[in-house]
Amino acid sequence: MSTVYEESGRTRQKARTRSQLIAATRALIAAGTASPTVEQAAEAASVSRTTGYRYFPSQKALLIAAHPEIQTSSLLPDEPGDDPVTRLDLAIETFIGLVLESEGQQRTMLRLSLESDATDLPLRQGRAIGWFVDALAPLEPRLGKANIHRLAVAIRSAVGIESLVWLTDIAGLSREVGVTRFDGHPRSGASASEGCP
Amino acid sequence: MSTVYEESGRTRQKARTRSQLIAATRALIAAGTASPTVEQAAEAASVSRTTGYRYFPSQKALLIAAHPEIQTSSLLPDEPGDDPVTRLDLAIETFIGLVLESEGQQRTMLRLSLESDATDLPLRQGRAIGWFVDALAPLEPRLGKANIHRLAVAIRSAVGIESLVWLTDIAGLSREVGVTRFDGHPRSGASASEGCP
DNA sequence: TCGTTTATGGGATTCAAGTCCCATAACGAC
DNA sequence: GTCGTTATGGGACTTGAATCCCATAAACGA
Repeated sequence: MSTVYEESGRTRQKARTRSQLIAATRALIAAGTASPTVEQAAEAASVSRTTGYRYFPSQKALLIAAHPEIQTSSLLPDEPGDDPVTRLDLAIETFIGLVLESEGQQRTMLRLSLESDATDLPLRQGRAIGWFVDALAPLEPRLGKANIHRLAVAIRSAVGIESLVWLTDIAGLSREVGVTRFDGHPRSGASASEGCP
Repeated sequence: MSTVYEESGRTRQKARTRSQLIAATRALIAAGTASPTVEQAAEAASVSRTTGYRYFPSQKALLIAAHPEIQTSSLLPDEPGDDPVTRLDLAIETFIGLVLESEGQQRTMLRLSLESDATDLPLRQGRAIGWFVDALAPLEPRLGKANIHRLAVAIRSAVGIESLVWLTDIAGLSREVGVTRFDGHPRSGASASEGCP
């Protein structure tokens, strides 16, 4: 039972096998398997276990490779306006949406980052900070670059996967609560800080 | 090489072996072994591997049992006063101290809670919420019980191990930054919310 | 003291994750 | 087509976690 290749060429073959493995891994994750084995991914991709390990030397490497890349350079729409509150609202709402969309994978990456071995993990580099800095740009004349950055860090710290894990697993909040709080409802506590000055 | 028992009795024997295993596990963790094996704990406790597994059916169970219990019912000193800002300051500072003290174990528990088969984990029950509710008690006439609770949840979400992991590992902040921000420095952003009204 | 209970010890075994080695079939250059 | 290269496949092997079974020695009740 050999796979049918629509293109030939040896270098392409490698790329194809690799992407088949990644696609299979993502499919398994989407189907509910939190951390697919290299063997499971290989079987789902119709390649041998050995080949699976040839491309990804460990389960961890496979999961990292299967982690969805988000390369948006900004979370804002084309015409975000100059009001920092509106801009931040949009950015936070979009960001939370992204996190919730891939919650399973986010959890997996968080777990992997806690395991190790720490020296690896090319992912998890804090792209979100840049997005929030971008959203807060109109405030830069008033707050200065350093404060904007600190504020962005604080916001990301409040709305990322780490907080989501605690708020849902321990505090028992539903995922909807987190979203609606940033949705026109007048800020009263949790998000705070840009309403103060 | 048999251990010398200062007390006899069979039921006590079991309790003693169990606590020896837990003590050994904690010692190993304190000595730098992030996740001691049942076998390692057994050897350190001078009991056989089999006995180790008799008391803790898995490494996970051992680590959960070794997790330090914090049974303080309040994070406030004896005379906390009535000023909610002061009370909250004290509570947060103390809480952060607790988290930093046992950061390694906190990380381990967080990782275990992400590993699932989710159905276990008797720990991680959100005692901190009660502590912060306690600290905020003077505000109850003004805010009401439900809002106090929501505020406590938000605060815990901001200063717990999950946020610490991100702030240090990803954002690259030092652990001191988190402490000093709650230390007399006038709140400017990150903590917010009780300064607003 | 004797027999039973019970906590412990030791070793064989399973199971999953990874590694290694060798065989083979597809590809590409000639 | 032939031959060397290369991606793949299959299976044996290692290691760590965990289970099972049986033996033993100490504790207990009589």
